[in-house]
Amino acid sequence: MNSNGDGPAQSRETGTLGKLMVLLDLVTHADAPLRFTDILALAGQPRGTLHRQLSHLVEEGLLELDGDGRYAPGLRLLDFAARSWARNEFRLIAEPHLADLQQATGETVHLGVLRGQSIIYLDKVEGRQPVRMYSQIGNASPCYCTGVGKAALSLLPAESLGDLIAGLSFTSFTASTHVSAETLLEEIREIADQGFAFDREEHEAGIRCVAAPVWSEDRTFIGGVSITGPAYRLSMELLRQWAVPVQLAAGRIMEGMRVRLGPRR
Amino acid sequence: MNSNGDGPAQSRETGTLGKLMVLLDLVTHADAPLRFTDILALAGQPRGTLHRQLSHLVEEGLLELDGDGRYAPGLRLLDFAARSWARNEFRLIAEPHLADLQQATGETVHLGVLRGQSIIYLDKVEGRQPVRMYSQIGNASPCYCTGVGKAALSLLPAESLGDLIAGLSFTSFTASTHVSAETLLEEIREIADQGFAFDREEHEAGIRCVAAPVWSEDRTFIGGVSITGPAYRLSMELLRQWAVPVQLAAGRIMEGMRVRLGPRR
DNA sequence: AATTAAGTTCCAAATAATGGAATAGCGATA
DNA sequence: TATCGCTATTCCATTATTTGGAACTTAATT
Repeated sequence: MNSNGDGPAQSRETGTLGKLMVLLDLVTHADAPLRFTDILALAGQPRGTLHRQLSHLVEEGLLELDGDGRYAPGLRLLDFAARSWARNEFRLIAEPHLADLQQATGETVHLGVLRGQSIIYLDKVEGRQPVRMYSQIGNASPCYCTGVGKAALSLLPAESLGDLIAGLSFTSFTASTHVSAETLLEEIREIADQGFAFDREEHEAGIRCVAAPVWSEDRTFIGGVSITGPAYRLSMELLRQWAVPVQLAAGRIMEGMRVRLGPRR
Repeated sequence: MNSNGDGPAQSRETGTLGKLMVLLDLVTHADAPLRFTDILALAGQPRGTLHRQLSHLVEEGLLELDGDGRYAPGLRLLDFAARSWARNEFRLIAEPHLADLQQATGETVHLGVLRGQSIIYLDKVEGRQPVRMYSQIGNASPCYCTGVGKAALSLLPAESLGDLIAGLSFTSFTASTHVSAETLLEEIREIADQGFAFDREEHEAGIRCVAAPVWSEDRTFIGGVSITGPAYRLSMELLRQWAVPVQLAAGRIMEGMRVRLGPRR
């Protein structure tokens, strides 16, 4: 009963680990540090069991327990993530092309990949203000209401796509958010035809984007590149024009992957 | 040979979880994705056991297995970290004071906290180029050769300090790196007296810094703020002058924590 | 002081992890 | 194409860990 819209995508209940990950999810998704009793209610586990599980997570640095008995995400997670990010080949190869795209348009550029039902943003290049770390990078967003997400979906074979969409539970973030599998599927087909996707203020009011699909040779990374900005500055006409440079950038990233990894595969 | 001095700090072998975390550590610390056999050699576990453990980690998105059978850190780690970072109160409170310090000096400012034997960088404010995400944030560095690290150590009570230092294994990163508990302990005492610490190119040749200790009321966060830069630009005299603004910034951060959290504790 | 709530510890029973061995997959070589 | 050698995967009786109800401690409240 702890499912909440875009929550944990997979969870085949991997024995002990799976149960612990559910707890980590609970704590990291909470708006504020949780007390033991709060988690007890959310997790629906016996007190003794829950207590030991939390203790183990704290001992490993995945959670932290402050002086008031409140559990917060542990900083060891940062270390893991920093390594994960620093060495990610897909991101490393995409980096210069994202920068070029940002230069060409002056707007914010994102790189994201599909993981389960979510898009995880791997990189972001912003124009004006110095980038606010982790502001977007690492964030998981729904696939059905983001440009990158829909671009990624358009790459899936019919069957996987059907399965994935069947498993979605739609949250209406704005008036334009898709709330039915039918209309979403219809747009995905259109995107597959034309080779790029729009986000027409579907995730956040006043924010539009145009995205193109990107994937790695071995399909480990299925995602997209996007240009994002405020609706008042980015007319739909302008976005339509930008579809071309976004697709070109996507193409260059894929070419980069082929050169870097292709020969050996 | 991928052990680099500041490896896994704790690990009380928390049953099943502990063993899995050792594997996660192995993979995230590796310079390149590892194949099954590589991990087999490093982990020293029976094949069957290792295989199932890795499968569980992959199922949970903590590791990823590419088409060539190579294991890399999983992107789910990014999502966890992004949440962990975004809501960290210590960082949120410190943020404006770090920015002020950067403005005042024009050099790079760091905020780090002690976790086990490592300093984990929570934030970074850089002057020139737009911040390269995760570049430093989240990174774990040794406590005995960084300004923030030594500042943090100077806050520990004698006994804990002794225990921690006794458990260190020193890696000589540069000619100036402390390589003995004695000289380190001596400098820590000096730092405790004067209230600030230098890094005299001890971690990276050509890089100096001055740091001041910061801690939260409940001692959950013990760390420091620092100004870092190239030795040719930052003379020791200049660093000595900057000790004052760094200590002031540290004081303001602690005051911020007191205001925000103090009343209720 | 009495009462309620919050957190911690205990231990027999249930469950999951272990690890040795057999099996399957895949390139390279003959 | 058959065979070898290496790598990865599956299987299952044994072993170790987790489970969860209950008792216990501690802190807050009336």
